[in-house]
Amino acid sequence: MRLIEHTGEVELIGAGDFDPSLIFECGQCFRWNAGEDGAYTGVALGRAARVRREGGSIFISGTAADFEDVWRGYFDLELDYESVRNQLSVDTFMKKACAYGAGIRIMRQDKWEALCSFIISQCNNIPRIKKIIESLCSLYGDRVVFEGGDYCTFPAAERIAALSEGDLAPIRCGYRAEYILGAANAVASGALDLEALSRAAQGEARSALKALRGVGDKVADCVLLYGLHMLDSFPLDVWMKRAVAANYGSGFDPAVFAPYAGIAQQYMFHYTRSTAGQ
DNA sequence: AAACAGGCCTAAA
DNA sequence: TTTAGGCCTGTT
Repeated sequence: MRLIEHTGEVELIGAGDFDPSLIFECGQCFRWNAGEDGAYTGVALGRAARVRREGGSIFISGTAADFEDVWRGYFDLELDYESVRNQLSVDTFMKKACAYGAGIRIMRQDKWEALCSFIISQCNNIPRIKKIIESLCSLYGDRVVFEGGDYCTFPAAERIAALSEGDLAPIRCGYRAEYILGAANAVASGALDLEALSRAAQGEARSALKALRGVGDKVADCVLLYGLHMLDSFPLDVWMKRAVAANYGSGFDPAVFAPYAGIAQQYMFHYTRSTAGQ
Protein backbone atom coordinates (compact mmCIF):
# COMPACT_ATOMS: atom_id res chain seq x y z
CA MET A 1 0.00 0.00 0.00
CA ARG A 2 1.22 3.46 -0.90
CA LEU A 3 0.39 6.53 1.16
CA ILE A 4 0.24 10.06 -0.25
CA GLU A 5 -0.32 13.02 2.03
CA HIS A 6 -2.51 15.78 0.61
CA THR A 7 -3.64 18.89 2.43
CA GLY A 8 -6.18 17.79 5.00
CA GLU A 9 -6.29 14.15 3.97
CA VAL A 10 -4.26 11.11 3.06
CA GLU A 11 -4.68 8.97 -0.01
CA LEU A 12 -4.22 5.22 0.15
CA ILE A 13 -3.30 3.50 -3.06
CA GLY A 14 -3.50 -0.26 -3.18
CA ALA A 15 -5.16 -0.62 0.22
CA GLY A 16 -6.70 -3.89 -0.94
CA ASP A 17 -10.22 -4.78 0.18
CA PHE A 18 -11.68 -1.47 1.35
CA ASP A 19 -15.22 -0.51 0.47
CA PRO A 20 -16.45 2.23 2.81
CA SER A 21 -20.12 1.48 2.24
CA LEU A 22 -19.58 -2.20 3.07
CA ILE A 23 -17.31 -1.52 6.04
CA PHE A 24 -19.65 1.00 7.60
CA GLU A 25 -22.94 -0.66 6.76
CA CYS A 26 -22.29 -4.34 7.27
CA GLY A 27 -23.55 -4.07 10.83
CA GLN A 28 -20.37 -3.76 12.86
CA CYS A 29 -20.61 -0.07 13.77
CA PHE A 30 -23.25 2.59 14.27
CA ARG A 31 -21.63 6.00 14.05
CA TRP A 32 -20.51 6.40 10.43
CA ASN A 33 -22.99 8.02 8.07
CA ALA A 34 -22.93 8.61 4.34
CA GLY A 35 -23.24 12.15 3.07
CA GLU A 36 -24.80 13.16 -0.23
CA ASP A 37 -21.46 12.77 -1.98
CA GLY A 38 -21.12 9.19 -0.77
CA ALA A 39 -18.34 10.03 1.67
CA TYR A 40 -18.74 8.72 5.20
CA THR A 41 -18.31 10.93 8.22
CA GLY A 42 -18.04 9.56 11.71
CA VAL A 43 -16.50 9.93 15.12
CA ALA A 44 -14.20 7.25 16.42
CA LEU A 45 -11.53 7.05 19.10
CA GLY A 46 -12.28 10.60 20.11
CA ARG A 47 -11.93 12.21 16.72
CA ALA A 48 -14.10 12.96 13.72
CA ALA A 49 -13.09 11.99 10.22
CA ARG A 50 -14.29 11.54 6.68
CA VAL A 51 -13.62 8.51 4.51
CA ARG A 52 -14.34 8.06 0.83
CA ARG A 53 -13.34 5.99 -2.12
CA GLU A 54 -12.48 7.65 -5.39
CA GLY A 55 -11.22 5.65 -8.29
CA GLY A 56 -8.94 3.01 -6.87
CA SER A 57 -7.92 5.15 -3.90
CA ILE A 58 -9.19 5.60 -0.38
CA PHE A 59 -9.12 9.09 1.10
CA ILE A 60 -9.14 9.61 4.86
CA SER A 61 -9.15 13.09 6.38
CA GLY A 62 -6.26 14.06 8.61
CA THR A 63 -2.49 13.99 8.40
CA ALA A 64 -0.13 11.11 7.75
CA ALA A 65 0.60 11.14 11.46
CA ASP A 66 -3.12 10.77 12.22
CA PHE A 67 -3.26 7.89 9.82
CA GLU A 68 -0.35 6.10 11.45
CA ASP A 69 -1.56 6.85 14.98
CA VAL A 70 -5.18 5.94 14.51
CA TRP A 71 -6.62 4.93 11.18
CA ARG A 72 -4.14 2.29 10.05
CA GLY A 73 -5.03 0.26 13.10
CA TYR A 74 -8.69 1.24 13.19
CA PHE A 75 -9.26 -0.10 9.69
CA ASP A 76 -7.13 -3.18 10.32
CA LEU A 77 -4.95 -2.38 7.31
CA GLU A 78 -2.25 -4.83 8.30
CA LEU A 79 -4.47 -7.81 7.45
CA ASP A 80 -4.84 -8.96 3.85
CA TYR A 81 -8.58 -9.49 3.51
CA GLU A 82 -8.34 -10.78 -0.05
CA SER A 83 -6.22 -13.61 1.25
CA VAL A 84 -8.71 -14.21 4.06
CA ARG A 85 -11.54 -14.37 1.53
CA ASN A 86 -9.70 -16.98 -0.46
CA GLN A 87 -9.08 -18.95 2.70
CA LEU A 88 -12.76 -18.78 3.67
CA SER A 89 -14.13 -19.73 0.25
CA VAL A 90 -14.40 -23.36 1.24
CA ASP A 91 -17.77 -24.14 -0.35
CA THR A 92 -20.27 -22.76 -2.85
CA PHE A 93 -22.12 -20.66 -0.32
CA MET A 94 -19.00 -19.11 1.18
CA LYS A 95 -17.56 -18.47 -2.28
CA LYS A 96 -20.63 -16.40 -3.07
CA ALA A 97 -20.71 -14.67 0.32
CA CYS A 98 -17.02 -13.77 0.16
CA ALA A 99 -17.27 -12.45 -3.38
CA TYR A 100 -20.36 -10.46 -2.47
CA GLY A 101 -18.69 -8.93 0.57
CA ALA A 102 -15.32 -8.17 -0.99
CA GLY A 103 -14.30 -4.86 0.53
CA ILE A 104 -15.47 -5.56 4.07
CA ARG A 105 -12.97 -5.16 6.88
CA ILE A 106 -13.41 -5.68 10.62
CA MET A 107 -12.50 -2.47 12.38
CA ARG A 108 -10.71 -2.09 15.69
CA GLN A 109 -13.32 -0.01 17.46
CA ASP A 110 -13.06 1.45 20.90
CA LYS A 111 -13.65 -1.42 23.32
CA TRP A 112 -16.01 0.36 25.67
CA GLU A 113 -17.97 1.84 22.78
CA ALA A 114 -18.42 -1.63 21.29
CA LEU A 115 -19.58 -3.06 24.61
CA CYS A 116 -22.05 -0.27 25.25
CA SER A 117 -23.30 -0.21 21.66
CA PHE A 118 -24.00 -3.91 21.46
CA ILE A 119 -25.77 -3.86 24.81
CA ILE A 120 -28.03 -1.24 23.25
CA SER A 121 -28.44 -3.32 20.09
CA GLN A 122 -30.27 -6.17 21.79
CA CYS A 123 -33.80 -6.73 20.55
CA ASN A 124 -33.62 -3.51 18.55
CA ASN A 125 -33.43 -2.42 14.94
CA ILE A 126 -30.55 -0.51 13.42
CA PRO A 127 -32.23 2.90 12.99
CA ARG A 128 -33.26 2.89 16.63
CA ILE A 129 -29.86 1.64 17.79
CA LYS A 130 -28.20 4.52 15.94
CA LYS A 131 -30.68 7.01 17.32
CA ILE A 132 -30.11 5.92 20.91
CA ILE A 133 -26.33 5.99 20.52
CA GLU A 134 -26.34 9.44 18.92
CA SER A 135 -28.56 10.69 21.67
CA LEU A 136 -26.20 9.26 24.28
CA CYS A 137 -23.23 10.92 22.59
CA SER A 138 -24.85 14.30 22.16
CA LEU A 139 -25.93 14.35 25.80
CA TYR A 140 -22.79 13.05 27.46
CA GLY A 141 -19.99 13.00 24.89
CA ASP A 142 -17.51 15.79 24.21
CA ARG A 143 -18.12 18.22 21.37
CA VAL A 144 -15.72 18.16 18.48
CA VAL A 145 -15.83 20.53 15.53
CA PHE A 146 -14.95 19.04 12.19
CA GLU A 147 -15.14 20.76 8.81
CA GLY A 148 -17.52 23.34 10.20
CA GLY A 149 -19.88 20.73 11.66
CA ASP A 150 -20.58 19.81 15.26
CA TYR A 151 -19.94 16.24 16.37
CA CYS A 152 -19.73 14.38 19.65
CA THR A 153 -17.43 11.70 20.95
CA PHE A 154 -18.69 8.53 22.53
CA PRO A 155 -18.83 9.20 26.28
CA ALA A 156 -16.21 7.42 28.37
CA ALA A 157 -17.30 4.70 30.77
CA GLU A 158 -16.29 6.97 33.65
CA ARG A 159 -18.69 9.62 32.45
CA ILE A 160 -21.60 7.22 32.19
CA ALA A 161 -20.77 5.52 35.47
CA ALA A 162 -21.45 8.85 37.16
CA LEU A 163 -25.01 8.94 35.77
CA SER A 164 -28.31 7.61 37.09
CA GLU A 165 -31.08 5.78 35.25
CA GLY A 166 -32.95 9.07 35.22
CA ASP A 167 -30.07 10.70 33.39
CA LEU A 168 -30.38 8.04 30.70
CA ALA A 169 -34.14 8.38 30.37
CA PRO A 170 -33.87 10.93 27.51
CA ILE A 171 -32.02 8.50 25.27
CA ARG A 172 -35.07 6.20 25.35
CA CYS A 173 -33.15 2.96 25.62
CA GLY A 174 -35.73 1.34 27.88
CA TYR A 175 -34.68 -1.56 30.08
CA ARG A 176 -31.15 -1.42 28.68
CA ALA A 177 -30.35 1.62 30.84
CA GLU A 178 -29.67 -0.59 33.84
CA TYR A 179 -27.34 -2.76 31.75
CA ILE A 180 -25.45 0.27 30.43
CA LEU A 181 -24.89 1.67 33.90
CA GLY A 182 -23.75 -1.69 35.22
CA ALA A 183 -21.26 -2.13 32.40
CA ALA A 184 -20.01 1.45 32.76
CA ASN A 185 -19.45 0.94 36.46
CA ALA A 186 -17.60 -2.31 35.90
CA VAL A 187 -15.29 -0.67 33.37
CA ALA A 188 -14.82 2.60 35.23
CA SER A 189 -14.05 0.86 38.51
CA GLY A 190 -11.50 -1.40 36.88
CA ALA A 191 -13.47 -4.53 37.81
CA LEU A 192 -13.66 -5.19 34.07
CA ASP A 193 -10.41 -4.40 32.27
CA LEU A 194 -11.23 -4.50 28.56
CA GLU A 195 -7.66 -3.73 27.57
CA ALA A 196 -6.39 -6.73 29.54
CA LEU A 197 -9.23 -8.91 28.25
CA SER A 198 -8.21 -8.19 24.67
CA ARG A 199 -4.95 -9.99 25.42
CA ALA A 200 -6.61 -12.84 27.34
CA ALA A 201 -7.85 -16.12 25.93
CA GLN A 202 -11.12 -15.80 24.05
CA GLY A 203 -13.03 -18.08 26.41
CA GLU A 204 -11.86 -16.17 29.43
CA ALA A 205 -12.78 -12.81 27.89
CA ARG A 206 -16.18 -14.18 26.91
CA SER A 207 -16.93 -15.35 30.44
CA ALA A 208 -15.88 -12.01 31.89
CA LEU A 209 -18.20 -10.15 29.52
CA LYS A 210 -21.11 -12.50 30.15
CA ALA A 211 -20.79 -11.86 33.87
CA LEU A 212 -22.29 -8.43 33.16
CA ARG A 213 -26.06 -8.15 33.43
CA GLY A 214 -27.52 -7.69 29.99
CA VAL A 215 -24.64 -9.38 28.20
CA GLY A 216 -25.43 -12.84 26.84
CA ASP A 217 -23.82 -14.99 24.15
CA LYS A 218 -24.63 -12.75 21.21
CA VAL A 219 -23.60 -9.42 22.71
CA ALA A 220 -20.47 -10.95 24.23
CA ASP A 221 -19.43 -12.42 20.89
CA CYS A 222 -19.99 -9.09 19.15
CA VAL A 223 -17.82 -7.34 21.72
CA LEU A 224 -15.11 -9.98 21.29
CA LEU A 225 -15.14 -9.52 17.53
CA TYR A 226 -15.72 -5.80 17.07
CA GLY A 227 -14.28 -4.45 20.31
CA LEU A 228 -11.51 -6.85 21.30
CA HIS A 229 -10.71 -7.75 17.68
CA MET A 230 -10.85 -11.48 18.32
CA LEU A 231 -11.36 -12.45 14.70
CA ASP A 232 -12.36 -16.01 15.51
CA SER A 233 -15.44 -15.00 17.52
CA PHE A 234 -18.65 -16.03 15.77
CA PRO A 235 -21.71 -14.01 16.85
CA LEU A 236 -24.99 -15.79 16.12
CA ASP A 237 -27.95 -13.45 15.79
CA VAL A 238 -31.30 -14.41 14.31
CA TRP A 239 -30.04 -13.79 10.77
CA MET A 240 -26.96 -15.89 11.27
CA LYS A 241 -28.95 -18.70 12.85
CA ARG A 242 -31.16 -18.78 9.77
CA ALA A 243 -28.18 -18.63 7.44
CA VAL A 244 -26.32 -21.41 9.22
CA ALA A 245 -29.42 -23.61 9.39
CA ALA A 246 -30.20 -23.07 5.71
CA ASN A 247 -26.68 -23.72 4.45
CA TYR A 248 -25.07 -26.11 6.91
CA GLY A 249 -27.78 -27.76 9.00
CA SER A 250 -27.44 -28.52 12.66
CA GLY A 251 -23.97 -30.03 12.91
CA PHE A 252 -22.19 -26.84 11.95
CA ASP A 253 -18.99 -25.85 13.76
CA PRO A 254 -17.52 -22.38 13.05
CA ALA A 255 -14.10 -23.84 13.78
CA VAL A 256 -13.95 -24.80 10.10
CA PHE A 257 -13.26 -21.11 9.48
CA ALA A 258 -10.55 -20.73 12.12
CA PRO A 259 -8.79 -18.48 12.80
CA TYR A 260 -11.14 -16.13 10.97
CA ALA A 261 -14.61 -17.41 11.89
CA GLY A 262 -15.63 -13.87 12.80
CA ILE A 263 -14.76 -12.57 9.35
CA ALA A 264 -16.61 -15.52 7.83
CA GLN A 265 -19.58 -14.53 9.96
CA GLN A 266 -19.39 -10.99 8.58
CA TYR A 267 -19.47 -12.15 4.96
CA MET A 268 -22.31 -14.58 5.72
CA PHE A 269 -24.26 -11.97 7.65
CA HIS A 270 -23.99 -9.32 4.99
CA TYR A 271 -24.73 -11.69 2.14
CA THR A 272 -27.74 -13.20 3.90
CA ARG A 273 -29.24 -9.87 4.89
CA SER A 274 -28.60 -8.18 1.57
CA THR A 275 -30.11 -10.97 -0.47
CA ALA A 276 -33.01 -11.65 1.89
CA GLY A 277 -36.32 -11.91 0.11
CA GLN A 278 -34.76 -12.32 -3.32
C1' DA B 1 -54.07 -3.32 16.40
C1' DA B 2 -50.84 -6.67 17.23
C1' DA B 3 -46.55 -8.16 16.01
C1' DC B 4 -41.97 -7.57 15.55
C1' DA B 5 -37.06 -5.87 15.97
C1' DG B 6 -29.43 -7.88 15.10
C1' DG B 7 -31.44 -10.59 23.25
C1' DC B 8 -31.36 -11.28 28.03
C1' DC B 9 -33.18 -12.73 32.42
C1' DT B 10 -35.95 -15.59 35.31
C1' DA B 11 -38.84 -19.31 36.41
C1' DA B 12 -40.23 -23.84 35.53
C1' DA B 13 -39.86 -28.46 33.58
C1' DT C 1 -30.47 -28.13 29.39
C1' DT C 2 -34.14 -26.37 27.08
C1' DT C 3 -38.44 -23.48 26.82
C1' DA C 4 -41.88 -19.69 27.66
C1' DG C 5 -42.96 -15.21 28.87
C1' DG C 6 -41.87 -10.53 30.02
C1' DC C 7 -39.36 -6.47 29.06
C1' DC C 8 -38.79 -0.45 27.07
C1' DT C 9 -39.65 1.58 22.84
C1' DG C 10 -40.71 2.67 17.99
C1' DT C 11 -42.40 1.19 13.67
C1' DT C 12 -45.46 -1.19 10.51
